[in-house]
Amino acid sequence: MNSSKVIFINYFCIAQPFFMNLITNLKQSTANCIQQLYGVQIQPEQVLVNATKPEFEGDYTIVLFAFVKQLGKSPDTLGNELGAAMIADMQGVLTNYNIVKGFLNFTISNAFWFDFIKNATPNNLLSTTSTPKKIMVEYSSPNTNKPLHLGHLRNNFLGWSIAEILKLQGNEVVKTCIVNDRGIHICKSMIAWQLFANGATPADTNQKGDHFVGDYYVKYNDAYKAQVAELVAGGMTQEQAEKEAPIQKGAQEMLLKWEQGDAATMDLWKRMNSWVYEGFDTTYKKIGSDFVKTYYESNTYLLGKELVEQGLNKKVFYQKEDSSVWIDLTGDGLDEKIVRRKDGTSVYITQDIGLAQVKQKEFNTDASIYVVGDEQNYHFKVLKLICQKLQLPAADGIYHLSYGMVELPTGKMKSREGTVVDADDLVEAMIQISKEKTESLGKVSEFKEAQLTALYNTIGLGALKFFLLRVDPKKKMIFNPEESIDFHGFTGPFIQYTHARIKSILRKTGTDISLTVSELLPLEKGLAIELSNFQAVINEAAETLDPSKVAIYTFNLAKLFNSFYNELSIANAESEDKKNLRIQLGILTAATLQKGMRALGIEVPEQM
RNA sequence: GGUUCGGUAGCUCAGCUGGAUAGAGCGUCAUCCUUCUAAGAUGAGGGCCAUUGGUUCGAAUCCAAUCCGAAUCACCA
Repeated sequence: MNSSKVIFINYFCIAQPFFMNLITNLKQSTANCIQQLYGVQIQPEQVLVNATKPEFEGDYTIVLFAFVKQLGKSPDTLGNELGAAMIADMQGVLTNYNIVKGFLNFTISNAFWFDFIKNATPNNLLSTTSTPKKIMVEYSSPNTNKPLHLGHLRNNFLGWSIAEILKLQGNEVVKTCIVNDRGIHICKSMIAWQLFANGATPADTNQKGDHFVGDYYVKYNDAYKAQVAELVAGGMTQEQAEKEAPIQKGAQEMLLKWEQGDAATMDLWKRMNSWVYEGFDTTYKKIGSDFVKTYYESNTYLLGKELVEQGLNKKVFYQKEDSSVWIDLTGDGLDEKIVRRKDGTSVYITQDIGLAQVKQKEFNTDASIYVVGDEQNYHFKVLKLICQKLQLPAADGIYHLSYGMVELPTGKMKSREGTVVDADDLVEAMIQISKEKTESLGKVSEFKEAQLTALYNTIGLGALKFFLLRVDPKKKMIFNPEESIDFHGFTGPFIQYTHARIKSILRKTGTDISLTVSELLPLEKGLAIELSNFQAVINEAAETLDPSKVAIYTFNLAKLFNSFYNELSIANAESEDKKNLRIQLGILTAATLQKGMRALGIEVPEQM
C-alpha cells in the first residue's frame, strides 16, 4: 500500500468529454472481440492501451502479452485475429493495424480526428460531472506575527488551483482560511512593540502592516538571545537563562492577560492584528487568493470541549488520574494522544475537531480538503481517525492535501533567523524581471501604461505560480534565490507566449471559418490527439489533487503547437481547407491553454 | 527506536495501476528570423533509474533487505 497514491474522490460518474472516449472504447472492443473469438471473458479494465511510440506506425497500442498465456495463442496469431476483428467492430474508427513483438498498433481513421476537430469548441472541450459535490478547500493558514513567505505562496497557489480544478469538473467549492491569530508567538511581537516601538505605527514608518509587525517579532528574538547570553555570562545555566529571560516572561504574562480578556492587552492585540490584516489583504489581492469564509483561531480555540464530553460518554476517550483526557490510538498503529489538558483547556487537536464540526454545520460539504504542509501528516491522520471514532458526519470527508516544504540550498527557511524568502519581495522581483524582459523584446510598444502594468503582473506571477505548481505537491522543493526563476522552457511565460502567439495569428486570419474534410498531416493529428486528452488530465488532477498534472499537460500542448507552428503555415497554408483546419486547431489550442493555465491560477495575455 | 515520505542526466524535475531504445526543461555545443511573435524551433552531448536479492515472458515501476536524506512521534500551534 502506498499512501501517496490515495485517490481523493472516485466519482461514480466522472466527467466525460463530448466526443467518444477512444481509449474506453478500445478497451471495451478488445474485451468484446476476445469474447467472440475465443469465448473468454476479459474485463475491459484489464486491457492496457498506450499511445503508440513515435517510431512505430499507429496511434494507439494494445499490449497483448497479458492475454497470450491465458488464450494459448502466439502473439502474432492473437494480434492478427484480434486486429481484424476489432477493425470490423470499430468500423470507421480503426483503419489499420500492425503487430510488433506482441504490441498491437492501431491507426485511427482520419475521419475520426477530423470529426473531433470539427465538432470541438472552446466550450465543449470540458464537460461537467453528473454527480457534483460540495467541497471545502482550506488553505493559506497564516500567522499574524509575521508576513507571508515562499512556503505560504506554495500553499496559496496549491489551494487556489485545486479549487479551480474541482470547479472545472462542475463541483461547488468553498474556499476557507484559518488564521492563527493568538498564542505566545503573537504575544512576542506585541511585547517587542511595547518595548521598542515608542508608539510607532506602519503609517509612521511607511511599511506594510504585516512587515512592520514581523520586524518586531525578529526584534523580540534578538532581545531574547541577548538577554539569555547576558544571564549566562552572569553565571546562569543556558536552560535557566532561557526560562528567566525577562522578555520571555513578559510574553508569557501577556498571554495570560490576553486569556483573561484584559482590556489594554486586547486593544493592543486588535490594533496590531489589524495592521497585519491590512498587509495580508494587499498580498492576497496581488497573488489572487480569496476566501468565502475566514475563521480565526481566537474564536475557535475553545471549540471541541463538548465533543470531549461526548467522547467520554461514548468511551472513545478516557480520563487519567490527573483528570486530563486521552485517546488510545495504539490499536491503529499510532500513539496515545491528549485531547484535553488537566486544567480543562483544549489542545490543538481538540480545536481542530471542533472546527471540523463547525464547518460541517455551516456549509454541509461532502468533503473538506486541508492544504497544510507535510510536517503535519501525523496530526491530520490523528484528526481524521478521532473524528471517525466520534462518528462525526464530517469525518470521512477529511482529506489532507500534504505538500512538501520549500527549502533553500542552505536548508530550511527560518523566520526567526531571517533566512526566509519574503512573499511580497519575491512577487515584486518577478514582476520587475518580467518588465525588463518585456521591454528588451520591445513587442508591446503600443501598450498604454495600465496595460503594461497588467502584463508585467500577469507574466511575473505566471512564472512564479507555474514554478511552484509544476512539481508534485507532496515533494519538497528547493528554491535557489541566487538563480532567478526562468522564463524559458518548462515555465509559465513559455505557455503564455504560445497563447499570445496563437492569438496574434488569429487576429490576422480571423476566426470565421467553415471546415471541409481534408487529410490530416502528422502534426495536425498530433495536436488533435493532445487536445482530446484535456478532460482526462483534468479528471486525473482532480482525483489525485495534483495541479502539476495540468502544468505538465499545458506545457506539452504548447510545445507541440510550437513545433506545428514552425513546420506549417497557418495564414499562408497550402489551401483554403488547410488554412481553416489550422485556424480551428489554433482556436482550440489557445482555449485549452487558457483553461489549463486558469486552473493553475495563471492568466494568459492576448499579446506579449 | 517506531511511523511516514523521498533517492532517476551536471542542476531542477517527469515517468511508478509492470510493457517497445528511460523523457523534459535549464546549462553546454551546433543550426534556423526578408515568410503567421526567436519568451520559439531543430539537432548533438549527457544515465550502473541509491545498493543487493526476489517475483515475471518483461522491473525505474511490484516485494524484501540494506545505505543515504527529510518529516513526525509535545499538556506548541
